[in-house]
This record gives sequence, structure tokens and C-alpha cells, in this order.
Amino acid sequence: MDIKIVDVAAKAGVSPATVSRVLNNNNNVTSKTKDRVMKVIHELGYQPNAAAKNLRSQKTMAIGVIVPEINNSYYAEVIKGIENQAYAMKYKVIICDTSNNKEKELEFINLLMNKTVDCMILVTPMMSDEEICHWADMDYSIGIVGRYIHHDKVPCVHTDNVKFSKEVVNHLVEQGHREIAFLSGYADAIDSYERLEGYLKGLREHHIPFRPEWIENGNFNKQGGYEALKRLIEKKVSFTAIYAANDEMALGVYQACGELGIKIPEQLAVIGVDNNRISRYITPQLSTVNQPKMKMGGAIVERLIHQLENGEVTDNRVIILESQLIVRDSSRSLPQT
Amino acid sequence: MDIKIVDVAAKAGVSPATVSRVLNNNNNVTSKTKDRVMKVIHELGYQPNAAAKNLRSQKTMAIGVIVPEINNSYYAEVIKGIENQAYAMKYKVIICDTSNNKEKELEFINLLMNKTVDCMILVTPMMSDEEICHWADMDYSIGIVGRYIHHDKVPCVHTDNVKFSKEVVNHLVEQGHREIAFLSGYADAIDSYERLEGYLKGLREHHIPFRPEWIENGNFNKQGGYEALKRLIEKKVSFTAIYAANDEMALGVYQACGELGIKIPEQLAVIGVDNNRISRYITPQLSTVNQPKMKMGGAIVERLIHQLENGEVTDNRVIILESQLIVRDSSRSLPQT
DNA sequence: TTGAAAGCGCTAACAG
DNA sequence: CTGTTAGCGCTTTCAA
Repeated sequence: MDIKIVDVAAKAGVSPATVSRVLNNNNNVTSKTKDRVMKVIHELGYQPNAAAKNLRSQKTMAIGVIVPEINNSYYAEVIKGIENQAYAMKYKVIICDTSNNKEKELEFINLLMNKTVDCMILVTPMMSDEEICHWADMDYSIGIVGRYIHHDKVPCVHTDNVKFSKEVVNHLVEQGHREIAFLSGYADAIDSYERLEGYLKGLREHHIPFRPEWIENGNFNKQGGYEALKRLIEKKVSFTAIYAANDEMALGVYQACGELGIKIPEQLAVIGVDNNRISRYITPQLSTVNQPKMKMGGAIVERLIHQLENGEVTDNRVIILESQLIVRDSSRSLPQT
Repeated sequence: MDIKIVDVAAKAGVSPATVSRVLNNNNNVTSKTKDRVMKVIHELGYQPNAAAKNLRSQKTMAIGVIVPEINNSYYAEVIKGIENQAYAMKYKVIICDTSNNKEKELEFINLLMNKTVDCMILVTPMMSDEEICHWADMDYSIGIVGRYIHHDKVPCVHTDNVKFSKEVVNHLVEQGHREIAFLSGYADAIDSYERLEGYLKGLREHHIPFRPEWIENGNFNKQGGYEALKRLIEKKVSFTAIYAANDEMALGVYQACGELGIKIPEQLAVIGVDNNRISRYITPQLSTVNQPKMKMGGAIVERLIHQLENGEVTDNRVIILESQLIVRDSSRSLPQT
């Protein structure tokens, strides 16, 4: 079959151990024998068997990544950040797409946590805090993106949803709006909850009495946003601006407004979250909040691998990255500059 | 440390071999002992060590996927198709993002081809046919998406670039255009070449004399399309329509036209390829060619795994999937319906 | 139907 | 500085 370490050793006239040392940059080898071994390795085109190496060294140099939807641009960007950083740190990346299915999420974590990978990154996981803590307690190395978990060993990277949501409300109020509706995402997603919280706090800061009819759920997707806006209209509740908890739902709002003949931003100001690439191309350009997606992916890899290799948990377990409000035409009341 | 097969065997009062048989659905086990073993497995929460299993069985149940850019929506869709089909066939997916870097591509293939994965899928690889054939000759299981390779053992899935490119030209001619420029992608990408070929054949079918000034390279990205259009204008060559070999370049054309005050489609008809999600949202909506991206990903996995598990090469090694021309406002001369 | 034993290819401890 | 030896945890003959 394939050529193995003993073959190299034999041809180079050394022991397998020496070949192993050469391959793993162990210093205790004469540069002379090292050269000889390297020469044979190249001659034979020897490639160490990863399975054997993994078994023996109890390491795989692989990171498992579980994402809700790989073809969603938000997650694709996070993954890109993970890939880049993993590559820089010499790790491979196994990606599992759950299609927003919690069963699959659990299945994948079980599938990988048997020495298939050294650690895992859960991107906005669907499972509960308790479940995640359960895995962490079993000494599985887990990192989280887009959510905060209260567990000493679990590094988390996320953005300050409350903070930027207040900024969104602030911006809308500055544009003259007092009646602002809110479209939330999945009811159980932490992002939904925190953005709602920021929205409410924003209203309060401006002494705008909150009205529950202003809130509708749009499940973070376009269809949901579309339906939510229609429900809002049917309720005959008055509002002049809408804060959608992500750009996808804002897209649905655009569609509904198109059908209903509602002009954006003249009759309804719209703002989303994510800075999805489409937001810049749609007319009118959609105001949004930029999330440092690639940075988030990179940061969690860095932290997780560091923790894995150095054993100890770093003090900066939780990383909160900054988001920026991007004001475009969809929420500008004045003629654009 | 972790609990292993001997622990299960001991507690169940059987040999490790029996536990292994139970786990691998080997029939030669009494249902009674099987039940007992299963019970212990659950009690102990036993998870077979993947590294040991891989080493012993010479299988990993993993597919390596090498893509140029994971956050590009085209590739993200292909990957989604791969993920879904791999999941259905119980395979894991290791994704490597080359960032359009050929060095990285070679590095990754070397990295994974050592029993880290059972087979690999190269999505529009940058390496030459010779290089790919070289790997295939070494008995590495390789599948290709988006390109045709002349090698018995290498399954390929792609679309008929020549065919749909002729349709594109045909459509533009029907709209009254006779002067059609072409924006190609990377010079060495097979897609570029074939789309150019289809464009030329399309012109010929309509007896339109081809002019070399009509062709510019835009490297498949937005900036490239932007610059290519500007060069085209500077050359003072006359053209009323432009066929961009992908939507990204068409986006660059839009930008350049915006700056130059060229109206689409009145002064310039534009059509792209890929049916990127943005194409539907931009104004005017971009005509394009839809590629069955997810289907392509699924098809290659199916074929590759089949070949891997059944040993023999299937006769339908090359799969050519259909693309559809999607006509939108950017290439319609008449007022839209 | 089950068990004993060998070994997948590598690394690391211990000698020398 | 280098070699010998013993496993990593599993599957798979071969015997019983």
C-alpha cells in the first residue's frame, strides 16, 4: 500500500523514531541525518498517515464548526474568518450545516466530539445554555459565536446588541420618528431578545411610551419580515419607522411595502442589522448595523486554540466586538447629501 | 481518561470484539447480548474513538472540499449542496478555503490526502488538468465541480457554458443588439474560456462579425468588471450590450455606468451569469443565467461516494446540468410587462 | 455465536 | 544524538 515511516527509516538507514523526530522538528537530530532523512522523504513522496498520528498523539488539528446555514451570507462571513485564522494556526476546519435544525445540531456535536476534532465552535447555536454547559462540563472544548454563555471554560464572541439597538432607535428619533415598530427574530434566539431590549431602552431614553402592538416576530427571514409587516398594517397600529432585527426581515418589509405602495423612506423608514451585501444594492439603500463577522470568526478561533494549547483559560473569555450603525437612504428623512 | 471499548466489554461481560460487532451492526450477535451491550453503552455514555477507528478501518467517513472563496454566494450554495448530500450519506465535510490562491490549493490537497479524508471535491480548481490527473493517477479519489477533466476516474459536474452563452447572445440579438461586448473571468479558468467560446459561436450564428476590441478581462470580480467597462469606453469601441461572464463583474459594470451616467438598459443592456441573489435586488434587475449550484454539489458527492464504496467507476462520470436564462430588466429593450 | 490475539502507523519513554 | 519498545483504541481474522 502506501509508503510508511518504517520504509523511510529503512532507506535512510535510521530508526522510525528518528524519522518521526525529523518530521516533528524535534531538535535532537543532527542536521546531517536530518538532511538525509528529508531527502528520502522527498524521494519516496512519504506522507505521514493522519489517522495513526491522531490516534497516537491524541490530537487531530481539526476544529469542528456548527452553523445554522452555510449559504447565509452572515454565517458564510463568520466561517471565512474562522477558516483564515484556523489556517494561520495550522488547523483544519470541519463544517456542519444544521439547516436551523436543533436535532442535527446535537447529532453533529455527538458525531465530532469523539476525537474527530480537538474543539468545536458553535455559531449561534439553538441548544439551551444548560445543554452547552453540560458539554463544557464534560471537558469538551467549545467556543461560541454570537451568544453569551455563562460558563468559565467557554469563550464567547459577540456584539453588544443592546448598545447598537439603542443607537438605532436614537438615529430614528433624530430623524423625527416617534412611532417605531420592531421586528424580532426567533423567539428563543438571544440576539432577538437583546435587540428587543435595546429597542425598549432606546424608547425609554427618549420618553416614548412603548406600545406592545409595535412588536412583531419575523423569524429572522425574509418571508417572516414580509408577513410581519402585513400583520402590523392589519392591526391598524400607527408607526412611521421600523427596526428589523436583521436585514433579511427588512428585505421582506421592502417587498410588502412595494406591494402595498408604501414609500421608503418617505412613508416608512426602515433599518436592519447585519450589513448584508444586498443592503447596499437594494433601492433605496438599506440602513443597517455592520457586524464584524469575519473578525468574530477569527477571534473565537484564536481564543479557543490558545486555551486548548496552553491548558489554562484566559481571562478575556468573553469578547464583545463593536458594531457600527450605517445610515443609508432607507432611514433618512432629509434629502440625501 | 475517556471510556473505551474494553470498559464497555468488561461491564457487559463480553469481549471487546463483541462490542465492536454490536456497534457495527454485525449480524452474528444474539439479540440478547446485543441488548445487554447496548444498555451498557448508554449507561456509560460510550463514544467510539474516531481516530482509532479511522486507523484500523482505513476510512474516515470524511470528504475534503477545496473552494476558492467560501463567502462567495456561488460557492456557498455549492457547499450547501455538498453538505446536504454528505449528511444524507453519513459523511463529514472538511472545507478548505484557498482565497483564490493556487499555492494554498496544493497545500490543502497535500494536507488532506493522508487519510484525513476518504476523497476530495475540488470546486473550480486553479491547478492544471495535468496536475489533477497526476493526483488521480496516484489513486486519490477526486471529484470536480464546475470543470471538465479528461480522466477516467474523475467524476465531473458542470454546466454547459457554451450552450447558455449562445442563448445569452441569442437573447441580446432578439432585443435588437448587434454590438455585444464580452467580459471574461480569469484567463485560465475553464468557465471563462467556454463562455467566450459560446459568445463567439453565438455571434457567428447571427452572422455578426466578431471584433476583438469587444473582449475585456474582468477576473470574475466586481472591481474587475468596473475597470473592464472603463477600458472598453476608453477604447471608444462601439457596443450596445454587454455579456459579463458572471454577476459580480456585472455589478462592477453597474457601478461604472452609474458614474458615467450610462443608463441600463436604455443605453447599455447588461447580462451576467450565476443568478447571484443580488441580481434580483439591484435596480434595474439584472438578467442572468441560473446555475443549479446546490444540485451540482449534491451530484458530485453522490457520484464520488458511490465510486468510493462500490469500487468501480460509474459510466455516467460526467454530469452536465442544465442552466436557465433569466431575463430581467437590465436586458429588456421594450418597456417591461 | 463469541473470544483471543494481532496489528493499523505513528510517537514517546527509556536506554544507550 | 539515536534506537528499542510499548502502546494509542479499535476491528478482524482465526479458533473454539
